[in-house]
Amino acid sequence: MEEPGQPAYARVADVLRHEITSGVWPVGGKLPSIAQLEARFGVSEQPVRAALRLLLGEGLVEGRAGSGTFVRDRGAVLRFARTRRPGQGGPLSSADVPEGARVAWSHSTERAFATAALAGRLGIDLGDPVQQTRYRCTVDGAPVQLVNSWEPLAVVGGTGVLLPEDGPLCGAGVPARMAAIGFTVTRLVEEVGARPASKAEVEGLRRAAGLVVLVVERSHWAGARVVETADIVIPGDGHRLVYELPVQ
Amino acid sequence: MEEPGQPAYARVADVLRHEITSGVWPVGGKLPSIAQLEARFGVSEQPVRAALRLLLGEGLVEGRAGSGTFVRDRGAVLRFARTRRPGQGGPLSSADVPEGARVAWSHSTERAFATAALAGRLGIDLGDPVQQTRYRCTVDGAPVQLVNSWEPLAVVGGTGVLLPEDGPLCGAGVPARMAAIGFTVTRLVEEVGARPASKAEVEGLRRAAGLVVLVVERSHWAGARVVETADIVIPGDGHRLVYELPVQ
DNA sequence: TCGAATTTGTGCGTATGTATC
DNA sequence: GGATACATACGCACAAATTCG
Repeated sequence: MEEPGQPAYARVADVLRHEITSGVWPVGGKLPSIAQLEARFGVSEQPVRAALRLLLGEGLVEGRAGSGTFVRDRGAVLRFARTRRPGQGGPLSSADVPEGARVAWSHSTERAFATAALAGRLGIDLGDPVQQTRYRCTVDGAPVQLVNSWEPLAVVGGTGVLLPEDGPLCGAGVPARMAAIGFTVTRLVEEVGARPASKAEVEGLRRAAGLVVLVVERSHWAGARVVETADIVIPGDGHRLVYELPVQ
Repeated sequence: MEEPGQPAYARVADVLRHEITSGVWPVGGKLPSIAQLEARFGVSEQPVRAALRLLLGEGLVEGRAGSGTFVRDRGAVLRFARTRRPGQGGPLSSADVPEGARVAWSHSTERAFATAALAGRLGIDLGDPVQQTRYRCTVDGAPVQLVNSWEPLAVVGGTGVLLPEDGPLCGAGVPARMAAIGFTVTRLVEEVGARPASKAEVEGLRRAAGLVVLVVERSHWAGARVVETADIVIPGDGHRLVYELPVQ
């Protein structure tokens, strides 16, 4: 069948992958247990686990302790529009969600002090005070986005917009809030990277270990000064960032 | 020292991570061998491996078979500018590379037929012929970008721009080539996702297994028609996509 | 309500083979 | 050949979640 040079776990994964994509195991259906797969393929536990780990990483299946391994719905892709057309969408509801889905945001703000990396991004000194706001976005109860936003206290301290989600400008977005205290946002840069999720991120997104995340480092500039920067963490599987770019 | 509740591999990883970030093992330096680490921490091979796998995933170290585990240069981040300011940069040299670095592109074009996914993206029928061009970008010999570009034969067939990298418009970019055959590109959309690299991608990028990649699905539209779409694959560690966005 | 069985997840000791230096 | 890292595989133990009698 397959090349004999292939390791056992790869053979098992190939067969299962083919069966999943060809519909032998329907979406939401339960795969045979590890013990059953051992018997079927005539291998021990480890190769079966390794094969399932592969499929797990590919987002094809999802393991539930005590229950089984299930075929995931991989048709559903959640798109986040990162560029906004004029007059469309609120500042925080950038999700392109299905009709009727419940989008919810929670947040908390606290005082913190700049680490070396953060100081570099904000153009301030190590240890300088910053206002840190954490956001969490859920769609139908499932967390889809973690945001960590920082603003130098030297910018927002003592103003009416110290708390981003409090007061008259709550939810109005960074440019509007900055405009209210005399800073005109002239530049918005997003740097996108990808990496394995940290333990905290896996928990925050209520996902399984081994998750890959997209990380957006967003910075709002007012002239030569960075007035806000944020880390936006989004699960890599089933999620996309959409950038609508100008054509020249 | 650490909490006793922590697993052995986490303790080993914590110690090594701290030693690396605090400079005990300099960038480019070699970590002790697995056998030495076993002896030092009093654990067996697997926990040491698990710890190194963690650091590997974090991009802190890099294993070379038969040689050792080395501390990576994590200061070097390669940024790809995905938005172009007027009059800057060629169509394919989007890398923000250090002075003097050698940027090289290789490519090959062939005839192919649309899969279901590709047909959906191009708005054509399953099995319709397409012109497929593969690109590979290297910086100082290290592969940093794999591109797979598809154009419907119904668009480019029989024209002078059938081969993107041949003829007078080679390297001129999609909008220019399309303009030459009467299509005005009106829309450029990039969808960014992240996932574990496939075997082929790991090989193409000459990297180790377990690599995480950024995937950009780019589409050029001419009116309501997609005239080109491409998958751009970039290693997730040490690489960033930079989007300069309009402020409204 | 309770407890046993099942199932996945995690951790770890061991062993073998291969490629590289 | 020896040391090394790496990939694969086996066996085992326990934890956590779920299912079911």
